[in-house]
Amino acid sequence: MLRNNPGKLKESQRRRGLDPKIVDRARLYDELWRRKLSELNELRHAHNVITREIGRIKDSTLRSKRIEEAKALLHKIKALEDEVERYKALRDKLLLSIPNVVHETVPEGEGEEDNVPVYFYGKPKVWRGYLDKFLLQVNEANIDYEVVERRPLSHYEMGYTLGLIDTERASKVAGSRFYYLLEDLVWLELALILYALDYLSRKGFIIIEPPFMMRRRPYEGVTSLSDFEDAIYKVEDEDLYLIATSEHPIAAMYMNEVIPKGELPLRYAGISPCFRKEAGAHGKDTKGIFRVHQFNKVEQFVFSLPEDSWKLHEELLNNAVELWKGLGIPFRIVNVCTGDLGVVAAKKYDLEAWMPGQGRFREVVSCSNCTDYQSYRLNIRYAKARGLPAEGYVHTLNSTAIATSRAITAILENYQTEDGCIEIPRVLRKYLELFPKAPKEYICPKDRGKE
RNA sequence: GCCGCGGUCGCCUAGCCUGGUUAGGGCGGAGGGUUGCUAACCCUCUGGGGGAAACCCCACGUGGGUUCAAAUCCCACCCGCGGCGCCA
Repeated sequence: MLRNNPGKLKESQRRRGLDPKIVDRARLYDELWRRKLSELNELRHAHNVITREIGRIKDSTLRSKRIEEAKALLHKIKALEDEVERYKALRDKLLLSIPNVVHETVPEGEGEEDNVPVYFYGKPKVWRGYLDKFLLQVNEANIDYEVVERRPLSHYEMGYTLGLIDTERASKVAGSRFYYLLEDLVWLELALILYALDYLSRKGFIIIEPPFMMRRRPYEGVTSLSDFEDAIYKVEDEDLYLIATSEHPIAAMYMNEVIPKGELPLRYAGISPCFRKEAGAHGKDTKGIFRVHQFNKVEQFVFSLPEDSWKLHEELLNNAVELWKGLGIPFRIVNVCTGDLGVVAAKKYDLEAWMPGQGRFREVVSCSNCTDYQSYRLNIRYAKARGLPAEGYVHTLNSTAIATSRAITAILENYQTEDGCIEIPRVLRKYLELFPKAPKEYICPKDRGKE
């Protein structure tokens, strides 16, 4: 890309509001690196020739003369090696700092507020007090909604009323942004996980539980360094990091491998806890379980041929859409703009659920096509058949199916009944039937049974 | 955690003790030849990088070291297997 199509890289940099000159500098270092590498190879060749000769020489004076020659060459080689290494490092540092090339359908913009809504679903319940705020967010789109007079409780008020979320004791034990989830909400979480895995496995996804920790090297392949330092927990005294999502260990699974074309696309449905530092989010969503350091998530992940990835991107979005329609929660899809896209993705959709208690659409799903950004760094390629030379880098895609803490938040805010209970979405009920102590239709405060 | 053994070009394997022609062989795969067709057989290719090409360099788990020269000798680490210890 750097050599064949620098113009495209520059255009992408410009659209992201970054400096296109970085591309030129990278090209310069690449050129220098190549030139010096050729010189180095010539020197090494000369050295190899002498070295081979020494092995054959019997005469000791001639022999020691040759050894001196070889030694002299070694000094030059060492110096040149350092130079080559330096140029390569300079080039790679620049190259790795360049974010993924944005797709042409990504809107230009600076931040969250420039994301473009492309789809609405459901009939949001809007409290009169949030009506102006709501209308602003739907941006003149003609959508059906219902005005309610009573203010819906936020999910943390609801969790507190039900007595099924305990963030106070969690902060005593683990700090802020942790939680104890109890009883019916644990059942609800398990049902959500089973619902997502059931759906995806029927769609041909391979369900998978990955390692919850990984080494630094593979980790740097799947994410940008800035995300890495801000978001990821390290295990003390070990080269191990807690995963921020199962996307990461699944992507790294095929590191340094060549996948036969016939096996692609490979669809995985990962289930794992996710650990995130949430550094730099001070003051945001401090109450409840919307933004936390640890949650469980079912994730869609796909390795594909480059020519198929845009079609698969829509497929992943569609799966998320169907899952959330199934839950009966109103939402919108936004096409995430260049300023909010992140380094790894070429294009990203967010699915934002309507939260009646907050009067806002909030992100519950993020669906990205990372094209060859991860596969290049992880060296994951494809070939016609096993054993044949690789033809190129695969594309990787990922999308949330269901992140439990956010899905529970959405359910707590959207399914409130008049009498202070939570109705359980119908699609989840069959996953609760089996268990005598699991809630069936409603989750109610302990002192007010409803079933 | 300790002790022992091992890791070679997609897979299997030789080479390591005793440093020195080009890491040899088998399997699998791709292309071609022969053939009425298939099988068998024969030839070429089958790790990464630089180069328009000829060609050259790098690669024997990873990283260092010794040496003119390391798959081979030394050190550290990683992974696997076996034994001991510990343990949900």
